[in-house]
Amino acid sequence: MDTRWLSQPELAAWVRLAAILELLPAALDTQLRRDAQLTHFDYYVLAMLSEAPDRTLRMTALAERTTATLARLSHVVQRLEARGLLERFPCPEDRRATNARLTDAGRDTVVEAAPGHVALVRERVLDALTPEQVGQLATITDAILRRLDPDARRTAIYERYDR
Amino acid sequence: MDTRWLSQPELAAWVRLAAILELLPAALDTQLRRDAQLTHFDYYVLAMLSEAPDRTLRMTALAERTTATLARLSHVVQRLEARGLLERFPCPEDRRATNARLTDAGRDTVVEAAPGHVALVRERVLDALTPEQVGQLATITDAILRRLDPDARRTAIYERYDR
DNA sequence: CCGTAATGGTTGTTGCTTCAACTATTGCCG
DNA sequence: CGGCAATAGTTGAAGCAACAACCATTACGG
Repeated sequence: MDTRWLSQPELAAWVRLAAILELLPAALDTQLRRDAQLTHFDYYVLAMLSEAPDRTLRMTALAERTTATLARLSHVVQRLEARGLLERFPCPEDRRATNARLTDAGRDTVVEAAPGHVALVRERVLDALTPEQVGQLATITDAILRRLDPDARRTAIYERYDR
Repeated sequence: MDTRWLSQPELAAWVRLAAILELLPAALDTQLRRDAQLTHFDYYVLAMLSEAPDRTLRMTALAERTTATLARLSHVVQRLEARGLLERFPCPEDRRATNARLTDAGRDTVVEAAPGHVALVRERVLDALTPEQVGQLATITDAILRRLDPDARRTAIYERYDR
């Protein structure tokens, strides 16, 4: 099987995307860690809970929304619980299941962290683009996600944010 | 300071980009780890060396090209050296400096790993896009990188891959 | 219903990244 | 040319993620 190497325009796009893959998560983590002692993933977990009814979700549902394995989520939730940002309790309906609920302290943390996080996303990403480019980016990332996550586990809950 | 929250189109783009940030590196790592026992970062280090004159670079230069800290690179290079994929030797011109050179075994590893890696990049990213979208992606990622990495450390060597 | 498979979740280990501390050169400035 | 700062790199400890093994509960097929 002979390889189709990348054309010059493809390489130009890929090299830059790969660089962003390396730099952007680091930038997000640095800001949130500095301002809220939270990783980007921690923040995402808390944010998903804060938008859920009764600020509560089952571990499996939370794992889907954050595209994490249950093992990873379990460790993260354990740490967040130790810090009092959320609490776990057995699910009444299914005794195998565990629910995670955001505490008031967790809610405060998200509310305080959000403005700085959004500001960084603007500063490093969205404000660098024209409105037209923002639309193009949504279309392009949507196409890539179909390949990357065919079941759209992560973006499922965002279907309301249609393009 | 009151926050400018994201508009609906901005949110649509950001949610998808954030999902890609989570999923794409994992996909790249999984493939390379399975097929070549290499992380994406390992691969990148070897690839940068393979393109350098005499397959040799100073640690600092290698760190710039891979956007890594020297500490991270030092650990990674140590492991790759233990596996015989590269070798370190003191730089003759500056006795503070260390050079890293790709061994023949390292060269073979890159050559064997490249096709599978490129195939995945095509399958999950580039082949999902029209040629026009590939161009848009290059433009957009270029604009973001200017904010993220003003000195263009990582993409500097790729200036020849102009848009 | 009984046994087995599937689901839901946790925990321990290993590997990689980050951070801080440290050593060894080299460059520079008075 | 002596001293101090900057450069180049390494190392060890601490934290987070991935993987595999594990336990408990529920669903299902005969």
